[in-house]
Amino acid sequence: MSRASERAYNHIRSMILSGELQPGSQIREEALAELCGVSRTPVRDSLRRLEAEMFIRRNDSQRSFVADWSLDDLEDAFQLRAMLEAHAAKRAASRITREQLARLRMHNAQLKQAIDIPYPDVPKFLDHNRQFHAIILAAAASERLANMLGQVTEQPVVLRTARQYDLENLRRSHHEHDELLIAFDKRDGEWAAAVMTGHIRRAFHAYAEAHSTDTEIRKSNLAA
Amino acid sequence: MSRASERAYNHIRSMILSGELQPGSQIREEALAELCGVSRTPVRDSLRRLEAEMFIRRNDSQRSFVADWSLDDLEDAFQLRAMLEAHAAKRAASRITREQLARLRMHNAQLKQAIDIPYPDVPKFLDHNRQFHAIILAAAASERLANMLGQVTEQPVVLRTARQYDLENLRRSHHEHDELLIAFDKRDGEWAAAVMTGHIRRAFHAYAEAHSTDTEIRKSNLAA
DNA sequence: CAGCAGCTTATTGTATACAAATAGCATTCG
DNA sequence: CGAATGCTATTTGTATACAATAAGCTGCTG
Repeated sequence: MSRASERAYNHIRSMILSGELQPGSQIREEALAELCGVSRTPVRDSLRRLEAEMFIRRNDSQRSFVADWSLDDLEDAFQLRAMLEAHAAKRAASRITREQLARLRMHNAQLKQAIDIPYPDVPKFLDHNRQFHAIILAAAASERLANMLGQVTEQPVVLRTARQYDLENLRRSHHEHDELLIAFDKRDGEWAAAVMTGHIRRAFHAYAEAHSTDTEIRKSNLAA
Repeated sequence: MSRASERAYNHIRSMILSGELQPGSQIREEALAELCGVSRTPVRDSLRRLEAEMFIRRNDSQRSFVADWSLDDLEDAFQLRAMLEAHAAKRAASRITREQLARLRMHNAQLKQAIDIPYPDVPKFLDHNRQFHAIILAAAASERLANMLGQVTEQPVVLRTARQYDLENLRRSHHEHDELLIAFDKRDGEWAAAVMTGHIRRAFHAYAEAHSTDTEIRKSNLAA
């Protein structure tokens, strides 16, 4: 994507994710254009993309609003994600190369290291985690699948504060990745898919818990 | 979508589907704008949408080309579609209303009627078939799922001539729909999902067969 | 006071001019 | 002769002006 367009996209997206643009609130193209320092043209491009990604909704007369997710919507997204990632894992099991397996092992070791220290480095954990999943998706070798997963993976980041769950959950992730590695090693697609399903569903429940905490925090902030 | 924009989108899409724009060929915004009788602005919108739907690909320097699907790509799309439709059927089984069930029955009766006559009305069959699946999707009550399915259902229409398969396949569809109706009636999501998976996979094989026939026809036309 | 008509304003859609980037070609230099 | 370089033409990106549409008033009328 080109410079101005990409800037607008990232800017708007991060404003939505950070809560700077409140869920449900209307957003006007011109206002965003000013905020991003570009003209309406690239802003419109971005809005179209964000609409496709369901970050933004439009009413019947084409006015745009920041999407407003209920916990049910989030569960729905996670359910789809679990299904798609399980499918990816299954495909990956029969296609993954030795080199990709080695990289998976490396990232899983690194993400364990990131939290197995006195002052856990959660962003580092998340980065290796992201790359771990990206390798599996690449090994699945389906562009369509990758596109679809793109639509549901970054969705629930709407809460930045609590997104890192707790250390216990991160450790569980590491172990689940380990099991995934064995399933891949045995080329057992069914096993890999099953482990992945559990992995994502556990993440959902951890997330839902963090969500309710976060919501309470925000409420008390508003009350104060 | 607004008038010019929608016109451009439909026009370009139908040109791709009809083969008027050849797979792999480059398409220029200005040329399309002239063809559609609108300016580049709505054409660009349309191209972005079609790119998201994978009808169009862009190279690293943002030039657009008509997507060029291999049979493997099509199978990939059908595989995803089977998974998503099965998921929809499963969800629908526990949510579908009596009224929706009645409408399903009606459409399935109608599509049978459309082909159980001396001169089968295939377009009518396809229309009731489309509505049948649309009702299930609505009963599944997941906007995300609906969006995703939208991305894979209209894909393989690239061949217009042979798309109606043969009557034997259409009859099989009717019977599979019937089985689906019983599964829904029993609220058996697993059963519904299984039937749906088979339904879509059979459609793929019917399609693949039609595809090879179509390809041969086209080749012989070129040769002549 | 409810509801509607017509005006005003806010917002998005479209066209177009211009800027930026890139590809293709020709020319030059090793 | 081949590769690299610079020029030109083509194509896409961005800004902006103007058109179309819809929302929100305001004041009228039953």
